[in-house]
Amino acid sequence: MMQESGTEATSNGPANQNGGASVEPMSREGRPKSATPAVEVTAADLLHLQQHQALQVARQILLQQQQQQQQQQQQPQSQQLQSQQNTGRKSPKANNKQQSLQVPVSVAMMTPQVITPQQMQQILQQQVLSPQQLQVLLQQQQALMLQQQQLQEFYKKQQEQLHLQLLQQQQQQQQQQHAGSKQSKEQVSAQQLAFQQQLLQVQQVQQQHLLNLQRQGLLTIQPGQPGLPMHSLTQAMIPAELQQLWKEVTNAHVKEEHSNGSNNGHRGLDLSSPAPPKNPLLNQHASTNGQYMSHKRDGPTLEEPSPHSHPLYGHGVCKWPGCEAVFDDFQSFLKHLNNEHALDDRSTAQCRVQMQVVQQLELQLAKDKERLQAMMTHLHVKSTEPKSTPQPLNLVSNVTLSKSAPEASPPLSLPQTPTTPTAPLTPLSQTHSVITANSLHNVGPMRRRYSEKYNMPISPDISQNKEFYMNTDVRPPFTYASLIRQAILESPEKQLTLNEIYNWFTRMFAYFRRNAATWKNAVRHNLSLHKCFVRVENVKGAVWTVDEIEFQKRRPQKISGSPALVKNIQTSLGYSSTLSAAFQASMAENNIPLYTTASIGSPTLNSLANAIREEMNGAMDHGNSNGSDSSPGRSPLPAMHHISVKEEPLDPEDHEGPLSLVTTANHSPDFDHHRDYDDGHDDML
DNA sequence: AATCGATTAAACACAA
DNA sequence: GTTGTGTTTAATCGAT
Repeated sequence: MMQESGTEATSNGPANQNGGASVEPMSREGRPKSATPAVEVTAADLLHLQQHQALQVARQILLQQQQQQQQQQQQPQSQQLQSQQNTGRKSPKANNKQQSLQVPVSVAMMTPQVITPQQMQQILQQQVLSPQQLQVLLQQQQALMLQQQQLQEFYKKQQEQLHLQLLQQQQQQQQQQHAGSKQSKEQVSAQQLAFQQQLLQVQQVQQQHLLNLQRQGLLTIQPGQPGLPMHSLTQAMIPAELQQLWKEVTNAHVKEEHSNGSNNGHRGLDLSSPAPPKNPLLNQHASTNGQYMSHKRDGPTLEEPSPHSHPLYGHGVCKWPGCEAVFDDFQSFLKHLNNEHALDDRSTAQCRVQMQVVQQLELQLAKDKERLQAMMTHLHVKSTEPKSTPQPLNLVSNVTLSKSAPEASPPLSLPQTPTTPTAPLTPLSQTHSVITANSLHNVGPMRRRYSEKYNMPISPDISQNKEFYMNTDVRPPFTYASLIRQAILESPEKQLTLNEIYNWFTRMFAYFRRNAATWKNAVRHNLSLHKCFVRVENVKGAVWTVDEIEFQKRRPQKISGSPALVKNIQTSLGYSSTLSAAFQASMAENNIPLYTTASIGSPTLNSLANAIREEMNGAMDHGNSNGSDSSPGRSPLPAMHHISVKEEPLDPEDHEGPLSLVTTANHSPDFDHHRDYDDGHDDML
């Protein structure tokens, strides 16, 4: 009688309430009989991945904005950059994986809350960025990184030259003084003037570069470089400020070496006085959102580095601005840090520069955040005719799928609306479900998944956001039927046992690692209820298959939306092949092992692509011919002993003749996507 | 307002 | 007796 509640007591209870200890309450029940082992993902991994993903999306969005700026301004300043970007655009596929892999993890550590996962979810659901856009953005980012590296090298050389000249001058002066030759002050000042002019020249060159980049809007974020050398950091600074700071740094240098005998170099510049925080808001960000935030969770700060991690040490390189000394072990780095970067004028000055840089970056970040908010608001409003009342950014529950090209809207000067209660700032709860579904996604049941609503295939979305759903505790916007079908179609044999379906759910969606009793019941319910799921008694037991025709029959709704939506759906068809690659790349990027189990394995990607076409085909086909009287699949499946037929009288209008369920049960999707594939295409046009 | 589909909950049967 | 599987019914909600 209370069987369900019994399972609920065992599985559901601890899963929800035990916040800290066990990471996978679901794995226990997900595994026992499964031939496909569940994924072993620790809570830390999940947290990290969530952050990483969020930041990636945020960065891509920001880069997109920059790209738009750049396109608007059309300033072909840097030929290198242009050519690199062009080549990047030409071959998006080739570089994609490499691109993704190049995004260092440390990027995610720079600004852990650039964008909240809620926003990311919104973005993903609205599909503001198409895969192509993402690819382009990634390539652009790489081009930027290359250029910045070159600039850094260039600046570094220049700085070295300057320092050399400085030293030479000082030596000359000292020698002259020691020799007792009394030079007139004019001569000295003339020398200094010449030097200053030289300095200014160098600075001007640098500033030109910086200005060019700034005009192109390419200098906001520098994600690819965890330890930003000073020069690259100063790129984001206002020329006047930069000049001033540069002078300070170089003067400090001069003074330090000039007055080496008088003091110990511990004059101790007041770090706080010269650069008071101009914006308290930004300063708050600096304290919570700064570059070293990544270590907040881990505990160690700048003063207390953990045994093997230090904000200034990464990949064996000292990340002190402008240093980049290489060390084999952490101890030698510490020695170096204490010796070379001790408390002296130069270090303090560099620190000040760093402060300015951080402030500048945060300012830029705030601007871009604002822009992002405006964009999202704009897109949201646009989906339902431009209204005068700016709607809250609660895009979550509104899956309107307006995939129109995101265009930079004029800044609406949104007050940093906290779209969500700052959920994942410090995901301290060690459970995998950092973000509860209620706090993040659709509250309540997943009614009207858009896969049903718009006849949208779930496959593209799944493949696009696969890793997201895998690691983020958000409810996937698909119906149970769609998900079950997807699970079955992904299997090599196009058939799964109930338990395997369970496992697929828990494996692919973090959301289904909770409340097992609920959704499992729903799965069973759907399997039994829908005609499209056919139970086949196999040797081992019963397996479930998908009757494609029935599945498509049960979606009579036609895409009645805007032509743009239809168009987008069609264009998304073209992505099906590239999606797999992109997905693979992103999986590799996040170190998520591709499942090589019996049920999923390498066919996953192919079957995904197939399923994409297939579902597209179904949707398109159905929208027009209502009949699915196109030839049903015929390729037989391996021996099935018994097929239980659901007691549903065939609709006389659907199929002329007794289209036996056996044939539909044997229907092979592999064959399916070949049939009338073009029909759907043409029909929708 | 009626209808339909999706979701959730629950009861029940059956087999291992 | 417990557990998993499968079926069925009912209530609710959202969309059409």
